[in-house]
Amino acid sequence: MTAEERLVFLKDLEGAWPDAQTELHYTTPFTLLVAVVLSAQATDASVNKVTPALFAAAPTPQVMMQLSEEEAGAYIRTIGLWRNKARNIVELSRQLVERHGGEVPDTRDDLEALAGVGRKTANVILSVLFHQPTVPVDTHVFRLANRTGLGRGKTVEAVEKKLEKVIPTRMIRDSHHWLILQGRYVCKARKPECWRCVAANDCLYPDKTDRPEI
DNA sequence: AACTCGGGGCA
DNA sequence: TGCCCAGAGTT
Repeated sequence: MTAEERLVFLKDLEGAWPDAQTELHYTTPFTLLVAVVLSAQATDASVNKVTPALFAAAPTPQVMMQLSEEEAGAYIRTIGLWRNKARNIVELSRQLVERHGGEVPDTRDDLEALAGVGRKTANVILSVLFHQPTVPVDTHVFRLANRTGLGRGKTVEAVEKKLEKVIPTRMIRDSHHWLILQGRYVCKARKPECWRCVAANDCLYPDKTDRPEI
């Protein structure tokens, strides 16, 4: 694909997934960080169900760090891994206050040193909050990038670097949901719906599927 | 690299 | 019902 075609590819993704489009709800850098931490291995919809009450009770790290793990856990019992996440968001809040004056740090090292924050979450924050050209690569984006050839690589880091070169810098910030939703709902792990994919012509995936007969 | 956490979504 | 996660941490 040429750079121009890639641009069209990314823009076309916007209409390529079904109604299931969701987005994490947040109002501040801190609540975004917590929401992303909670979203690991969970859907945005399930996270959005618990964050209003959680953020109403603890809108800042200064307040959230004072919650016990049990108190924090009571807000998020409906999402998976909630025990780990309750511990992480309380600890993460304390770390923000102690290390960064209650602010969300803007470097990869500082972010990944926080409880519950790994590479993917750090990339979300760096990109969305600080406009750095990083691409969060989850399992869906990893699969999509390797199948289509948009960014092939054996490791997440390798795929990341490829995508960062391939995607125009000014579009990276908005490309996250497109890539993830495209991977989740079109370029699915099983039974991909290749007839809906705007990259099907360039795709290297050997078992491309056709639209089923109605 | 393999294992664990876990309620939800989906077949 | 069983399988697989919009990952991160530990071994």
